[in-house]
Amino acid sequence: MKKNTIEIPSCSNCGNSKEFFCNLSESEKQLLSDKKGDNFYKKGQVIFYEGNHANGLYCLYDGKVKLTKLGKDGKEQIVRFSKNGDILGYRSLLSDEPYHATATALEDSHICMISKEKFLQVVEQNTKLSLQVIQLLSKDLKGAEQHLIDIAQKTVKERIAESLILLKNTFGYLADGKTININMTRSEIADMAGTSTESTIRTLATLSDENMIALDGKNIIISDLPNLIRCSNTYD
Amino acid sequence: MKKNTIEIPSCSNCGNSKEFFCNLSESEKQLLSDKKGDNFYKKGQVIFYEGNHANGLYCLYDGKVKLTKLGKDGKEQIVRFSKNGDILGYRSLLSDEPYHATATALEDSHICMISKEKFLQVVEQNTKLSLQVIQLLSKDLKGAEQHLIDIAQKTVKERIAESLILLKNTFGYLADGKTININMTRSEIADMAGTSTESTIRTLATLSDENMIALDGKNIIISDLPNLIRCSNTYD
DNA sequence: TTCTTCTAATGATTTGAATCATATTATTTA
DNA sequence: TAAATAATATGATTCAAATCATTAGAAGAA
Repeated sequence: MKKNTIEIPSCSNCGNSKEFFCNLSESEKQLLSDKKGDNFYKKGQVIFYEGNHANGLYCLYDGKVKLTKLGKDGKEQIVRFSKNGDILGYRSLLSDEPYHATATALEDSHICMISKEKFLQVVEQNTKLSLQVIQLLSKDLKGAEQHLIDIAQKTVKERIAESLILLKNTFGYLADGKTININMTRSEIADMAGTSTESTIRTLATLSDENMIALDGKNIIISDLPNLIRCSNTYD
Repeated sequence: MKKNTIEIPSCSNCGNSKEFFCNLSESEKQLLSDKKGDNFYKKGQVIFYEGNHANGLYCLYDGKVKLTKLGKDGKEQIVRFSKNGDILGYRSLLSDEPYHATATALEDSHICMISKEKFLQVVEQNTKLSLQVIQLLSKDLKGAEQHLIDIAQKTVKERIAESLILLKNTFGYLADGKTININMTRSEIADMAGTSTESTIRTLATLSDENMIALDGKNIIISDLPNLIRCSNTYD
């Protein structure tokens, strides 16, 4: 488990700010950093709930987060992930709407919170930043639309294969270069692929039988990526 | 059928510019209007194809458009609609990416095309406009994520009911105040709901038997909206 | 450590919805 | 107007995947 108290740098010195805040001047970063809160979230802890009012921008310093929406009968659907350097909640902030999804830590995470006012101030000053937000949203929208088609048209096996590839692309591998760097329950993978836990378990077993993946407890090893990609029916 | 040649006003005098371009100054509207192309699209005609390069902004003066993405085995999925005053293709323009979806006229439409350069020029000048783009994207993303959950978790009947409500909310009623103001084939409704044509036909018949809707050729009359909403399992 | 509670694994059964097949209308368009 | 094509309608059949049910194993809590 991660340490609760670590030293989080100011935005100016944060390695992650090469990501989203790369176009900011020193003074702008300083402004964001001012009075920012650094919070520790334990695995499983909720960062914000769907429907709640947004009052700040979350910036993931270190950790992994899932974004879920609640569907029929309380069934969850994972709509997106966040990792180091990603920002969270900017949509609701800029559109002045409640959060569209619930953010939950997938593992112990350190997340900074930048005040709404400071962020909006910088966005209004910096035109490049708003174009970046547009591109970020555009990318998310493209992803959501693709996900929609996948769930509507693909088989469970294709969806599970694709989910594994997405996990690998998002969180990468462990040092061994083949184990996906994330621990999720079968039920969470089911929530990603839009299927049942049992079907997920069975399908993972099948993919393992077919030597595309190997299962080692909660760890999932990708043994044959090209074949897994072929199996997922994705061409991009 | 609509007339091929009608007089389309300049952006300054366009009633639709109350929608997206409401915050523009006269001179900015003039700029956009300059050299804009007015095109007539017959029902069924494609305005742009998924994957193609974007070279202008489309602004729907009059008509109805569906946006579709191609899935497995060439099956189409309708991802969104556009109606009078809506703009099309701005995402690809601002992110400098190929079109994410194919735009097809659902009925005879008049669509203006604003040059890429002029549009980008105005966006860079006008900070309010980029915030508007952000809110538009945000709304679309919210819609796409909701649609995702619906398709993943709802039954065909719920999805068809919801599709009808979406059509009514998007295109409104005819003068009679109950007939949905759009003509789509059963197959297109299936592409919306992510189901088969046969299931769509059967489900529409069931909804009609249950007196929530009435079918009159291609026209769909909503006879009991509260019940239809209840049937769709939507609460917003 | 033991107890309790999640999580994973499998088998059996059911079912919603796709697919296949074939009429019967509507619409085009020649 | 007739011929051709596309859209709608319905029945029969199949199948993928959900659900139900139970056991086994792992991980937290007391």
